[in-house]
Amino acid sequence: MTRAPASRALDTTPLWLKLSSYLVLSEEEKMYLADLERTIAREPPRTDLLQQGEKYRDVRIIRDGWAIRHKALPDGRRQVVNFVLPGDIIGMYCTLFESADHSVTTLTAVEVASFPPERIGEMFRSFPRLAAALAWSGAREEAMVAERLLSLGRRTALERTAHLIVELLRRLSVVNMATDGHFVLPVTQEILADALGLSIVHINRTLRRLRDSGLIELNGQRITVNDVRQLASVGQFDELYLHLIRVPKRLERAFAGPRHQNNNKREDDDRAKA
Amino acid sequence: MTRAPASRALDTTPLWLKLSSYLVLSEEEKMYLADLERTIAREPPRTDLLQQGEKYRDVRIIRDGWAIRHKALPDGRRQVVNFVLPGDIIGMYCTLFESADHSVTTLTAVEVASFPPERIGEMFRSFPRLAAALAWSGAREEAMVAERLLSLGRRTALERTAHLIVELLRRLSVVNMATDGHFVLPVTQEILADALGLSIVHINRTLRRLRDSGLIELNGQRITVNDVRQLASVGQFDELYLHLIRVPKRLERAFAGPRHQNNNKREDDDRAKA
DNA sequence: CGTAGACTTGACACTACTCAATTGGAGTGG
DNA sequence: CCACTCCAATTGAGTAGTGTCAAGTCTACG
Repeated sequence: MTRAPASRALDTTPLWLKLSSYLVLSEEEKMYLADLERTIAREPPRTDLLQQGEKYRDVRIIRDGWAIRHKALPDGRRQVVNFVLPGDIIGMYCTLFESADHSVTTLTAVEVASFPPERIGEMFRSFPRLAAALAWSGAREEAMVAERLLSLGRRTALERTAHLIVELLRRLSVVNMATDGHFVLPVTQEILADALGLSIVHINRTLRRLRDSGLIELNGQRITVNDVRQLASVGQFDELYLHLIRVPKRLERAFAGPRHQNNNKREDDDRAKA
Repeated sequence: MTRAPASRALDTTPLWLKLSSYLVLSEEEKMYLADLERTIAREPPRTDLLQQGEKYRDVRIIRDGWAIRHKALPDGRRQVVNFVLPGDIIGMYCTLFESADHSVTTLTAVEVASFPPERIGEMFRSFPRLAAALAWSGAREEAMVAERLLSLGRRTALERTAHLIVELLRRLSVVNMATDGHFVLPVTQEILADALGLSIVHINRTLRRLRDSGLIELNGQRITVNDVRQLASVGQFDELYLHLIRVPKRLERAFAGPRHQNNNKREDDDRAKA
């Protein structure tokens, strides 16, 4: 493993921001993370970062831009499983699975870091708290998919749409990409339709209803949520599933057991900022 | 950690069967697993093993019986996220999350083992291959939820239903609970409806169509799939997402790095039975 | 033999889909 | 600077697929 130079002026990356909302990372952990994100590439919009059925390659971290994780049926019908935002990880399970059961495609130009899967095992051994934070991020991803399943199964078109907008707002806030109620939504209505299990026409009409009722405003790709509480209420949004609460004490007991290969001062109180 | 006595006659549990379909476990790993499943309880049907919003308790392993993992909206609408079958684990993320975003309720009488979450960290340190197999099982769970999302978003009622039946058949086969094309489906139509995002009436009509077309037979809770290939074709079922392929070589490199606290002969060829 | 829960079926309503036409911008080439 | 093109967004009209309501029917079981 190569350590990044101990420069103090490490930028805060979206991943660091996200993980920091969960637990307070030490300087050493932060540096290890920065090292993971060392190999950076840029990709244009509409690029496949991963393709359904293909073998997994490296693990990737989105540092900037949007992508979608989606699955397709043989006949072309498509479902967007989730939106991939800065700070999100692609192909975390590449160590466990042979080939991918979904595709990941960029919506905008993106900046992605990549590292070989072997480093995940290394991290579990050397920086268990960091590994736990990454596991939290992965588990949260599953929770989001389950919540979207609830949307498609039991929420109406209007509720689903409202719910998704609030979810994106919350997620973007964590990585400083939403201020007040507005953010950039670099997404066509076709993609929204594929995310919400609706037709393009119907998503269009649903957005119109939300606009007409004054809950949101749309100007090009900029969306403004005028009344988050009311929108959340329309979508029956309960942020429990985002698990934004700080790390439970339990975690320390489970992951920070007998030390090995690891000498960072780790007794910082994780709940200091809670 | 307490080791189970080294009796050779350890029963094969469903979890062991499931994990063995992924990698060949050593005798020591098998014994550790048996020890995890040492504390056993029985619960009657319609018991909540976990409740949405409640704090997580111990980790649990289903050894016998069926349960459902489900989420509810404030107004009572409900979505079944997945079926919990023997060999499945409940509350794996209890170390990472404070409270549960879903409920787990038994459908039949069940036999569950439980162990404190601390042991997961212990396992990562002492039996990394076993931990990896558990991670595989968890990642697979997410893949199933994503596939169901595709169903609810883009498959018709008939396709969804066919898909679910084939999925259950495949999953049950792994733990020896399905022979030829038939198995016990201890599930009311209401629950099927909640799993597939349909109304009870419509699920009933859809099952009728499947029966009338001769693809399946239903006798009480016994379901017989007459033509798996054709049913899979109706449901556009592609088992890629179940990741039933044996462990990739990559895994060894990542998880079986520098040894510590672990001296079991691990050089068994994982792909021996492949 | 009576009751309760699950299953079935018919009739009808409604959500969301399809088809089709139109509008609106952003880019491109003359 | 103005057609022209392309793609996304809109809107209308008609329909298909599902949901709702309501009335049975079946089966298990006390």
